[in-house]
Amino acid sequence: MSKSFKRTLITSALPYANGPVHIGHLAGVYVPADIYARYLRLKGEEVLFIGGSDEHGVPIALKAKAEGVTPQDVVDKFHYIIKKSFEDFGITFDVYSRTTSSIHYKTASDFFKKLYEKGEFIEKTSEQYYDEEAKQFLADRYITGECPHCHNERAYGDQCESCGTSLSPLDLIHPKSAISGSIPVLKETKHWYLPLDKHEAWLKQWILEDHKEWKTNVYGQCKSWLDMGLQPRAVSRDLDWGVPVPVEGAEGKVLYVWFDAPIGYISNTIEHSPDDWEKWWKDEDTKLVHFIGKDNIVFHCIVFPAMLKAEGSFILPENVPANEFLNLESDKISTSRNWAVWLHEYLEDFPGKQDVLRYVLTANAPETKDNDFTWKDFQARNNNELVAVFGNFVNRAMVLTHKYFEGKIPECGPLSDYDKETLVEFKNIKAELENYLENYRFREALKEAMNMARIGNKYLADTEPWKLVKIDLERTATVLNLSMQITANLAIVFEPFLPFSSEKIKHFINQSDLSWSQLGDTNLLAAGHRINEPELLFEKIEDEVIERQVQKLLDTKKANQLKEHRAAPQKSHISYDDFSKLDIRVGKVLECQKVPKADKLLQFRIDDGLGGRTILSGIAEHYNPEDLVGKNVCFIANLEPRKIRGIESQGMILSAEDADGKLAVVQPMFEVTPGSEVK
RNA sequence: CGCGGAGUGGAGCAGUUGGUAGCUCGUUGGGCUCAUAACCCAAAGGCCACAGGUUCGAGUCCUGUCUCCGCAACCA
Repeated sequence: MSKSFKRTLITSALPYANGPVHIGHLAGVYVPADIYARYLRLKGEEVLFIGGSDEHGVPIALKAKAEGVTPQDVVDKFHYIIKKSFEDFGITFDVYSRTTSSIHYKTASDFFKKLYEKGEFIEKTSEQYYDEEAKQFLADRYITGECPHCHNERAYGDQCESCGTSLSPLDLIHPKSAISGSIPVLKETKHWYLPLDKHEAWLKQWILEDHKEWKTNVYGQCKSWLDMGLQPRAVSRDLDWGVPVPVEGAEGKVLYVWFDAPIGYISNTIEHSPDDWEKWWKDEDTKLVHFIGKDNIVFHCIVFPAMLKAEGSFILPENVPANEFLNLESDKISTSRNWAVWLHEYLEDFPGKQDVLRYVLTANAPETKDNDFTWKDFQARNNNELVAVFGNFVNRAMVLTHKYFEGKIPECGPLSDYDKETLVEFKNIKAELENYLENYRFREALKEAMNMARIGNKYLADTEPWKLVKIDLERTATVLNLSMQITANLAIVFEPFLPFSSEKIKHFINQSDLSWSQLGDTNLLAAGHRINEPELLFEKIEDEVIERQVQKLLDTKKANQLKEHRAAPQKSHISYDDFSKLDIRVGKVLECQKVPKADKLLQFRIDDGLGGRTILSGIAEHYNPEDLVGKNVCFIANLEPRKIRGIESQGMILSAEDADGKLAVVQPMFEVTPGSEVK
């Protein structure tokens, strides 16, 4: 598969415009894609890097409805937020457009028409549930009802989450629309399908035989689909938000979002270069690479290639380096649960620290399995790696050069054996680094780049110019000359990964014209060249800053718990006689203290109008004992007395348990006489 | 038995076609003092999830079991 190409077309998954983008998007798709694009450009290759918002589909239509705005309003809002986040983080798209652009409507429509006219689709009429109140057909997921197997009443049209069986909407007992709550009716509807089964043979050859080098997660998932046998997939939907199906008799139907979205890559290419876009998509010398997350593997490896092949004139992707998912503090990132680090919020809290996040997300990228982002790790990587290794070396080299040579690059004299060894090591790293980058192993590549900074630190420690300067100025000059050459090399090597820091170094060394081919050179800065005053490349992040972020997440978690809490199902009925057996009374708290050596227990002395009694209650974690003295409480008077921790408890104080487990003692609305009965 | 991925020193990860188990961080000890108490050196720490099997030899191949994550359902 080591074909040589003339140019590279890089696409990155189109983010869905129903929310802002978060660290998961960045880690999984956009940072790796950007590293790759920057690397190739730095090498002087012809590259086009495509991005854009995916703005159609049912969830956006529903979100608009829920908020009482138009779908266009929803996507307008998020498209610009997303676009700005990418710009802020230095993601160098050549074009970032959207699937609501007129060019996209035309491109997607023409693409469908071409396949339609070539007879690449099959038409099928089927019965689907229709919500007469909301006036729309219902996707499987938007129908709920009773599961025919376990009779769970909250099963979905595709699966029952209680017993795990997959269902079809028609299986549900008492189906209900999740949108309006009304009872849906069956209605006939016609749709177009892409017969993937017809494409199975060549797909098998193309993926399983010709692309064994694809990542194991990608290859494995494709293999499993191909082994199971492909089924025709609908390419249209009954919906009023999307690209209209461009054939007669298709009123009220739009292209299914998965069909329309990948065509967005093509539309955006056309938008960028209307005159010569075809060379990017129809020339065998173009290398097409899709950067995506693992949820998109099947679409990009099987469905989209089938579409391109059916059209006939397009090339197929050379590789699809899909990443796994990034978790946040051990929990799955979720837009709807607000469990995420949003890029626009990160920049408010950490202005100017784009590179720190780019670094952490690359160093811990979910390349082979799901990984976890934690704020503690973020802090450690910043303080122990970026600050201590990279930033520190650059600062040392700069400071020493200013101190001993007035900020001018000193003359390089004859090289010692140790100098030469160091430079050889440097060159070796370059080769490895390139190998990693070409094979989409950005985590390893970044590690090699950091090793270059480590070599610098070691070089200074071993040559000790601060001692040398007192005895041999000429040798000191050589050492610092090389140290500054290494610094210049770091500006090159980090450009794909940490572009903002690379820019800063270029400013420090007063040299902006550096390309990848110069990496490894030791004459990037001429003797006598004047350098600028250095600033710190990275600064330490203190514990308080990290604690604040963690607290923010804890607050979110709590808010979610409260929101997601559902009342427990009602217990079975009891008779009035059963109820009347309970003797519930109001008492006044006379004394209250913690029970020694028990975390949860409080000991109460209650005025019950009958001479008083002692009750123990497990609410010490929720109250200060003194705050309860003098309060009215409700208690069960005739509960069998029981010894707890050697003290007899004569009843039970009633508390309500909140969604987060917090206990609130039940009180009458106004002060009543001790001993009053509760009925 | 739906499908895919993963389980390696305290933490996060590498381990290419089977041949003495590596990296970063952390820990401990030492050195240095130009540098954001940063840097450099050294050491400790692993029955490579578990159980079988193939082999002269297995983290690496085969079989089975357990656990975690994801997909199948909007979602990187």
